[in-house]
Amino acid sequence: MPAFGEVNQLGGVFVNGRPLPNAIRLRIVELAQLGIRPCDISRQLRVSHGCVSKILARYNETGSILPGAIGGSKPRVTTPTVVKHIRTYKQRDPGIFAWEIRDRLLADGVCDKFNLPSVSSISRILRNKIGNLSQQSHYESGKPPHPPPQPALPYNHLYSYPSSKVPTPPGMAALPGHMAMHRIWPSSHSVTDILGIRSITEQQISDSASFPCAKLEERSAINRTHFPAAAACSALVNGVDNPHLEPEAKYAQTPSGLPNTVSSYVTAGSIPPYPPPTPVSPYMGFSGTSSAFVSAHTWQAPNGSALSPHNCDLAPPIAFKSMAPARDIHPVANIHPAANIHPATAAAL
DNA sequence: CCCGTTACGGTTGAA
DNA sequence: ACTTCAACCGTAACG
Repeated sequence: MPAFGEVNQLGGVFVNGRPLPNAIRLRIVELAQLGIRPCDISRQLRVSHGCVSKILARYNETGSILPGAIGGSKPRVTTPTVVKHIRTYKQRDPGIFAWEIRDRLLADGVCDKFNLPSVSSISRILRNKIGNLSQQSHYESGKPPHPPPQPALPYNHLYSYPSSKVPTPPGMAALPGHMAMHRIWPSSHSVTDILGIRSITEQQISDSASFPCAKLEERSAINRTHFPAAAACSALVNGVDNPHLEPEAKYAQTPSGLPNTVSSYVTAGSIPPYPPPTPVSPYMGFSGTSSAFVSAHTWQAPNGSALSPHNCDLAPPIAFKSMAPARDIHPVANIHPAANIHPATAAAL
């Protein structure tokens, strides 16, 4: 129970193990795009430079300011579809070896090398789930409420990382571009989650706290790379202050409460090294602008009005390294080849 | 001084 | 209901 956060060396408040509030993440990106050096951003927002570095790097890479998906488990490779195939193989050839099944799964395109179960997994499946073929009418005793979406998809379709720590798995290039960029993780998201048709009532989350987005992390990560480059800016902004919303829904948000200017906040040249800290509660002690921004949370109905790029301060992700003033902005499409608009997003637009 | 990287102690959530 | 485990977090420190 994080309760009240800690104070870092710069006087900033943080909660160990938890992501920085989106308002601050956004501010970091905003300031960087104004040409402020990361070291100054770090001092001004009182966020460790490592964190600033990481957030900016991630933004450049994914186009999102949002933190990654925390918790949960990797998608299981032994999806119902895979189990079903294994059962079929076993039925056709009761003497088949696990390694032969494995080869067949690969050969038949049921799995690819990323989601191919190990021999021991197959053995376990044979033992635990298929043991008595004649009695087995259901391949899984405890079927999940929602079967995993398209379980036969290659593993990396389901589990491609945004993180720089995990490079794009090999073989990705061979995949269809529009698929390869889809990031549907955590897998545990139900089909309805992924399709963005979760009921609105579920989006009515009690919005307490200055502390952002109890449920955001995993949500935020979804479809991160999904976004049409042109909408990336709006997308990330819209996601920011409506942390509890489904990605698709929140991306449809009107960017209300957005700081249309950071100029009042940014005093690039004349920043006092360490403004007086006011560590009241975690993240409330940041700048007035910021906390107002954080606590605003005046998010609107998920079917909010259309996005307006003009409400967005942020340029698409660009290379901060080479960023002088925000002049030579690459079309993000180059950075994010998957410029397909997610159906839900498109609908929202 | 700046900044990329990483060990560390932490939280989270599916299995 | 509880535990495990692997994901992610930001900070601090190193280079």
